[in-house]
Amino acid sequence: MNTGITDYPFMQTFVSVDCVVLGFDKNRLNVLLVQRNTLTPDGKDLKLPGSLIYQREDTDEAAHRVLNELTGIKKMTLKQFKSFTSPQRTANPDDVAWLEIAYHNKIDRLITIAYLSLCKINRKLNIASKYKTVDWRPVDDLPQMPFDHNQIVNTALKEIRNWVENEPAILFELLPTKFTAAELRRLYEAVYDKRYDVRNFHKKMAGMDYIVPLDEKQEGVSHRAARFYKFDRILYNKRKTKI
Amino acid sequence: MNTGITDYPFMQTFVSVDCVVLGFDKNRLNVLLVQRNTLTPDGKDLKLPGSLIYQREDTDEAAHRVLNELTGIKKMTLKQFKSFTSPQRTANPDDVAWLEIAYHNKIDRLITIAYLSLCKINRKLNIASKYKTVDWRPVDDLPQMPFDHNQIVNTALKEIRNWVENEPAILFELLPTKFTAAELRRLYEAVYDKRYDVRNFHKKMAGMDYIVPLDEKQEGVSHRAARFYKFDRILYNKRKTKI
DNA sequence: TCAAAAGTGTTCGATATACACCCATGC
DNA sequence: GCATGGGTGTATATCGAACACTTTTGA
Repeated sequence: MNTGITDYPFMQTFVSVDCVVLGFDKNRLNVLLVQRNTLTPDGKDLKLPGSLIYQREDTDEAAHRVLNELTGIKKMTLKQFKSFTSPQRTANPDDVAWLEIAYHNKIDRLITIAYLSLCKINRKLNIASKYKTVDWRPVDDLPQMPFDHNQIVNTALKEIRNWVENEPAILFELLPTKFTAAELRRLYEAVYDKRYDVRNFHKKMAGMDYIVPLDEKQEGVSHRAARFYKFDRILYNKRKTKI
Repeated sequence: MNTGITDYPFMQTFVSVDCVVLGFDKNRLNVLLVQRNTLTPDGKDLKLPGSLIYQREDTDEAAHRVLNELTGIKKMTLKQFKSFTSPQRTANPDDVAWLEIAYHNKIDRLITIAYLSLCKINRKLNIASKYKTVDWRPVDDLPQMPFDHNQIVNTALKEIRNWVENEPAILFELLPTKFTAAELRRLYEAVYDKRYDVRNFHKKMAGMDYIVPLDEKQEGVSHRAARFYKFDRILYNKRKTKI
């Protein structure tokens, strides 16, 4: 029996998680990108937050850990959606150099399990010092990122639709506690990249008992004030068990 | 920089693929299980076909390789659907002992990327000698399997529904080239675990232009002979681009 | 002639789509 | 008073669900 990694065709690899955290800002989905704390020649070092996994954690735990370091939030909703395993993903020597500095290991093969998570875009983030900056960037205007992170984001944007189909409640993690019908509609439009008729959308909302209208309205807007709604998780869960 | 795996909390792991190959037999979905060629004390060593990944292949390639060794078929349709990463999945010492014999490596952490694939159940399989036996087993009567293979199959059975929604064509990989309406209906019933009304199902089929009725009928059956249909991929693709 | 499975239409309710005007507010 | 976005109803098409009897064939 050998314990090496070179003299047998089977190999050990490093395994990471990368998190696509989406937020919603008026019209567009945004994604949380971090800047590496280690120096690189150019400033173009925005990437998805992520980490190699620890010995005693599974990838769900690793993703929670990454998200907690990123936002300070303890239990974020998340979902594993795809693994990215091409040997080519470490084809860029700059990426490998950064990895080896960041993790003090020689790394020639790295696969990643990608996670999708959601966060209210105005939420104050409690950022661990390992990141130089953390910024929301609109998904339709992303910088070029290392590894296959651009591809990971694109896959995530398809995945969120499936997620919403199975669990519409997740959308409300992207909206303020009190939101208007227009905000919810624009969120649907951003997620599905599709326009929705205003009247039909109101009707659809009326059919969702778990979206409850409040008496409160917008203030200080230079047009007719919109009604606020809130998401009622108890009603939502009741409904789910019925179906 | 170190190259070891013990003195840093980040670790290298072994990565495998495991394949859930589904087949359909009159009424039920079945899954292809293999028997390990290495000896174990009891005969209970049926498991999902799988393999550690090679150095220069991604997991899609590894899954194709496993499937080819299993069936002799070169290009099987497959889909990555979930990774299983719990450190507990190697909690059973028997499983680890088998792994280390099979792969001549000390293995304490093993994650797997699970794939779903489909095969006509009557297809003659060209089985590589690495497997002692390869058998179809109905999914509602599976033996206890090593690692988390039972859980992987259960997850696969949920996943196939999503797959069918996005790509109905895959269902026809489970049926003979010529099939009857009842066969297709029973396949839907097996996949969705739900009964379908016969008349409504015929109407639904009539709406799928890519299912074309043939003049041929069953022969030698002791009841009214059923019409055969076939799946027309060209019509199917035309339809897809229209939507 | 019997058993066994094939085949066939209509009605109903729910859901999605298309579409145009008045309302409230701040400036 | 005007610009801005909020809010509302009806008609139509589409889709899924419920439901019962006749046909064909071999034994």
